[in-house]
Amino acid sequence: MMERRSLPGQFKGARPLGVDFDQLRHAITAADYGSFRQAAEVLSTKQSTLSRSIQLLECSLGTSIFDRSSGGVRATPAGRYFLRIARSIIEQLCDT
Amino acid sequence: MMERRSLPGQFKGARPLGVDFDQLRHAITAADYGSFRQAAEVLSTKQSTLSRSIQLLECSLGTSIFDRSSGGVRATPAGRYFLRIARSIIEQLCDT
DNA sequence: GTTACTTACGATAACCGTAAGAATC
DNA sequence: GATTCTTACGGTTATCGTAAGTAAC
Repeated sequence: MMERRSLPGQFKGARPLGVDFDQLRHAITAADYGSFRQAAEVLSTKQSTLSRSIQLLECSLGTSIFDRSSGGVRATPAGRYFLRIARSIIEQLCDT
Repeated sequence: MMERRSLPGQFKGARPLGVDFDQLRHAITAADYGSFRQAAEVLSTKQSTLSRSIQLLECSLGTSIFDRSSGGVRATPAGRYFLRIARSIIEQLCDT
């Protein structure tokens, strides 16, 4: 399975301001399903929205979280580290 | 020192969609300084922005976080509970 | 008067969905 | 062909700053 891109185009549009909880939820669900398309469906949003959301997140973090392939996505090592933290944060938020 | 409102007007504008990290930072800083004005200054934003931000946060949570007075603000009991979680979340995010 | 928080309004900027693009199989 | 993720465009929506409002002192 060959990778298509390492860093998705450095993001051409407006610069993001900060990480938000939706981005965390998007990344977590994408990791769980190994697919942006399925994650978008589960979260009742659009594939394009989720793709952009994660792209902005990666831009904010300065590292890529997923490796993309035509079969879906897989977390990078840095991504797996980040996802652990993200899950913990979302869990705390939900207990509020 | 008399309180002015218990719940700030239930928020008249658009309903918020979710909590975000800026709201957490705003609340934490406001609690640290006991003042929206000082917190806004420290965070390089406007008092009105911070006031609205926290108002939306309280609306999302369904409870008030601060008691307002003409001398500044003070966390409610529910606010203190929430702030503990918020600090923990921000701390984790910053270690990323 | 001063100082604190809030609210209304308007301009700017971000967001999201549609639809087309690109890459892999 | 099919599937995946990405990108451009446009309309809607949210955000933020200025300035005025309200309350307490």
